[in-house]
Amino acid sequence: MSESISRRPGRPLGGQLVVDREHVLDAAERVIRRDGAGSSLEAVAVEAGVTKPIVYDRVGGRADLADALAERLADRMVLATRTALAGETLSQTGLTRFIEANLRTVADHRELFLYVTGGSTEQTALGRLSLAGMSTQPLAKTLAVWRSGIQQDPGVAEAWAFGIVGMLQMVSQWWITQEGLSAAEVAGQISELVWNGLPGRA
Amino acid sequence: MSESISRRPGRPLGGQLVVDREHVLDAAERVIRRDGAGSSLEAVAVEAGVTKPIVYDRVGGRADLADALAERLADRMVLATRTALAGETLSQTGLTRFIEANLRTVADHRELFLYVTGGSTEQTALGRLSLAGMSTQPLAKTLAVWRSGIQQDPGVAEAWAFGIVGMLQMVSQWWITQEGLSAAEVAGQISELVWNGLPGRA
DNA sequence: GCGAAAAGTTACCAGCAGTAAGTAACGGGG
DNA sequence: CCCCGTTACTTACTGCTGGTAACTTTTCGC
Repeated sequence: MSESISRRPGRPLGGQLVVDREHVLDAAERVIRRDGAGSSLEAVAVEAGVTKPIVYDRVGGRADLADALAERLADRMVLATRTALAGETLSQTGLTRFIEANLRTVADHRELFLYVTGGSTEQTALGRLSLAGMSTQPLAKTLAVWRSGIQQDPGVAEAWAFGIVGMLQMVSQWWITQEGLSAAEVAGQISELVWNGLPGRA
Repeated sequence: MSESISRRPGRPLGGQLVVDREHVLDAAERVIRRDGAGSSLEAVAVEAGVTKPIVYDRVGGRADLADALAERLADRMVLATRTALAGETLSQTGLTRFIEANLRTVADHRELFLYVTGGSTEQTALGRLSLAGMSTQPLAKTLAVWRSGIQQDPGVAEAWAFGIVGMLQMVSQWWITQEGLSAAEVAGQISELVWNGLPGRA
């Protein structure tokens, strides 16, 4: 994993980059998985087998790193969702599977999730919206299309998408700290709320 | 505001504490309002007219400060909600007012909101749950009672409370970055989702 | 061959969280 | 009435982190 070499300064032999952006991001994920959400850029650089300025060249500063990792995580979530839904039309059971898939993905990437959602400074606080945005964008589109299909106002799609993503993030954060509460159970409860609303169906 | 005095070391004359916990928290809020969510403990100490160790003695470290401010903000939100609802029974219009009151409170304390929701390190990432918890606890109780009253399962209350709080936090964060989108409008849209569910009422 | 550009590392700075050590006023016992 | 332990501050420090400037070595075009 971490071949802790001390390279000589100067351009490396062979004229190739020693690591590319993806390698740095992979290293960052390993470090975060191992050391938790408080990992430093220095640790990431060491894990990647390079030095800090390389990290800055490849991915940018801390906020950029969080953004890039957020994008990866969002991609994985969207993917997990797609395979869980398999393109069927939206229904309450489908919604439940969607939520459960999200919960399981978060559990699989616990520390990474905390890293990207728990931003660090003022910049990332709003930058977290970019993570949300990556998740909300496809969701908003799906919602708009679907609402149109059932003769309902599609103008609510964007706000709803942010709302649902926020709900999922908070529920995930709460759930991963709870012992003995199954993902399926929580998914069912949240699905019930989102599908039927507060008063429930009569 | 900030009487930048340089006090002598040693116990102050008069045998009284120079500032108490509430004064420090007030100073923290002023600094955050002025300098943004990235404010340092040092700046808080200066604004309070004391030095860092005093801040540590009165409120603790950075995570504790965030927690304390979160508690204050949560209190203000609950208060705004109560005055907006005035004890009436839950309805969709009441829910709308609840959401709008939340949005307005967030807008009034924009930087403070970003400070407490945008935690700083690994500790506060989970510590943010404590803010959520302060908001969710009363909400969960209300929901449980209300659901029981309308012959529906109250066991969903806790998960729903976290979900709704998360939804509100994310929508707030999104909304305060949007120009030309009224609080009432967004509140109506979110209320529609939470009350009637994704498919809407037939 | 040779000099400019490319691709690294080293070495540094500034700022911040957190803490240890020093200092002055209070207050109770002899 | 004075002295000494306790209290309540400040000063001064450490350790770490994000970010950057300066230096070093290889490559590559002419």
